[in-house]
Amino acid sequence: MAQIQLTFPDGNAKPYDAGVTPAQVAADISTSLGKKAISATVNGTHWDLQWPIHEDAQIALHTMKDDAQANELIRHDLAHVMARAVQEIWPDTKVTIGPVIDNGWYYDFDRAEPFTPEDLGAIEKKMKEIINKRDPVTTEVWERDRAIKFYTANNEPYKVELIESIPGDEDLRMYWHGHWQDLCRGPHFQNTGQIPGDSFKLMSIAGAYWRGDSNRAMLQRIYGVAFRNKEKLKAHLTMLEEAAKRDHRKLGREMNLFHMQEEAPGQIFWHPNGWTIYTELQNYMRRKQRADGYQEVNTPQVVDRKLWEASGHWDKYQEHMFIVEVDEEHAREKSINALKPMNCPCHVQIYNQGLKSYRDLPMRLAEFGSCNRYEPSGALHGIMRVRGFTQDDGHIFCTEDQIEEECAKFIAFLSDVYKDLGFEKFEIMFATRPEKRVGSEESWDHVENALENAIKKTGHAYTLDPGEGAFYGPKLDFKLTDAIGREWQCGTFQVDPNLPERLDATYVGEDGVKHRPYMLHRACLGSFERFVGILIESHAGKLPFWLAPRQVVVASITSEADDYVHDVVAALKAAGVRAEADIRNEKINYKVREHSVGKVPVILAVGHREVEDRTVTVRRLGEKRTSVQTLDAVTKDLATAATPPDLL
RNA sequence: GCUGCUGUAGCUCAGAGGUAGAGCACUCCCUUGGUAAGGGAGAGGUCGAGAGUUCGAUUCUCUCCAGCAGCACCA
Repeated sequence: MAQIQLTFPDGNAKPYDAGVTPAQVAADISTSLGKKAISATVNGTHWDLQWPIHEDAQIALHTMKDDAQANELIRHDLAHVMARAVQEIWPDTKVTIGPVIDNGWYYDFDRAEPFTPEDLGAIEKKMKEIINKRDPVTTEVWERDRAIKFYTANNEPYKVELIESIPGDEDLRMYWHGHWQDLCRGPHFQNTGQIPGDSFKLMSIAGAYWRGDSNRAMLQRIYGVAFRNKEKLKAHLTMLEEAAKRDHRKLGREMNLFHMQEEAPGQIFWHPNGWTIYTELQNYMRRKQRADGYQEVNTPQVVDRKLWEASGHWDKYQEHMFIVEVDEEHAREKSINALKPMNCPCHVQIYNQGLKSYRDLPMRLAEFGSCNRYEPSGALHGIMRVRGFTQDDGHIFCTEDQIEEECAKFIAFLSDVYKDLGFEKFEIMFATRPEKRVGSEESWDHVENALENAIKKTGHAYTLDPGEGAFYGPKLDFKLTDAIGREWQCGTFQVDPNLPERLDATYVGEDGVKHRPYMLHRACLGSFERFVGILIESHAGKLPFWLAPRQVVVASITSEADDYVHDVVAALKAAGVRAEADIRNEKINYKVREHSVGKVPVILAVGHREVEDRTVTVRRLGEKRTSVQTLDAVTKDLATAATPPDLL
């Protein structure tokens, strides 16, 4: 028999018979490893213990201690076990696919009756029974015809379709978990008993389109989470609870920031507290942009369809625009308008007023552009995805040579802003031409190169995101990481050769001839609405002092201090601090609790002692310790804290 | 938009074919209390909207609206 050479991670190599399996290799190394091994990595591929190795290879054996591999096997096997459990309980259910995802897995089923939350308990119970049977897991490679016949006979049309979409020359792998089988790439455990039976949980049921296509059947998806042990499962569930506590919709209500109601779905009623955050943020951005060479503009809300037809939006996005028909009594024809869903066509109108020279470029226009989009009802989510929002929008008209410098300038600007707002970490995605696009291939080659060179020159790391560009041009997307590690795509920088063409924007070059400028669409926060939501969730409502809507509450301990409370509030207000008095007939305990729940960063308590000494007792949110300061000192401190970072 | 679930007081939620309840919040009274809920009393609801079944519907059925989870979408 032919011999092959297997090389281990420590560099040692050993000869084996060709066709040896990792299970045999593990047993050869030691009896205990033979028992503990769960899978292997062979030449970089996660490898089932049963799969034979036919040629020289790098091999590493895995045990349950290897988090990544253990989780993959646990989750993947549980997907199979769950599908088996579902088919055992409801035999007429058809199976489709069930991949591993972050923290768990899902499996999509086709079944006439909807699953109910109570069913999840029954499925979980059945899964535990299956795990306890310790059924062997076996695998075979099948030819596609055999597999198609098999699934046709078993009335599993989705599997047949799946196989038909797999390239013809590939063999298909089948797996059995006991008597139950599934088409599957693997790898898997050796028997179902290896799955930890006490550290998974079925989480939810939801609809999902077959093959992600909204024109096709809606399947029922069951989600589960699974970990190596109970402690990790518990930690995950606790994390979910923590995330739920930060939900901006809940905090928005508790902190009296905003509300939404049926009459205006997807639009926000900002309360004084919420609007304070919003305007602080907007004022900050206004100062930053002005300092960075932008000229602020403002453009109409309701614009005739002619402009949207010219820009191409009418064709492409009509369904998502709010249409306004004006039917005047004496009008010859009624005019049809749309609420602007974006600002760029209007900015081109400003650019187009008067001849532009190359000397005018780059021209940077910025607008806090209030836009309306008729988002699908299912997409709406609190203040994060809404139908009425304001972008920190900006458009830079420039020559091709200027793209590089503008890109670098924008990235520097964005880093600076994110840092000020408390987000140190962000990631850059370079999104290239999508399937549905306008413009020639040459033009795309050209512009993609220009943008990639620009980003390379800045020295920032970036990730390629193929096919995710805008229909008119490539873009950079900026994802920031929040306090609990979640990523949010906020900033964007897009190169657009298309719109200047469509709306006939030109400049006169050095050569005295008209040229087409490039247009760079860019935003830093994205939308103010969404960004305020991100700030709320990232800080769990405890916003940095300068952004906190209620910065200081001055609370009386006895009503004899009421006059002094008002003096303190007046002094703070005069120093630019948002301060309010609480002289209600309540105990200090009660007031401290209420304002702590309301996330007020500083409570100043005053009683007899403070009145006498012209001092205050300072209590900061989240700290039990208090300190006594003079009124002058505390006013000075808090005035500094209230100053936005760019003005310090 | 699609699938499923939900909609009862400002908030969180209970409830039943005979037109409603709790806690917190709110108002008033007592209490002047030293850092996360002092005590008492009171007020507050067309049970998301419309239609149907019924002697009678907030409860059952249907339609619509809105919200939630996921999918699809996101210029």
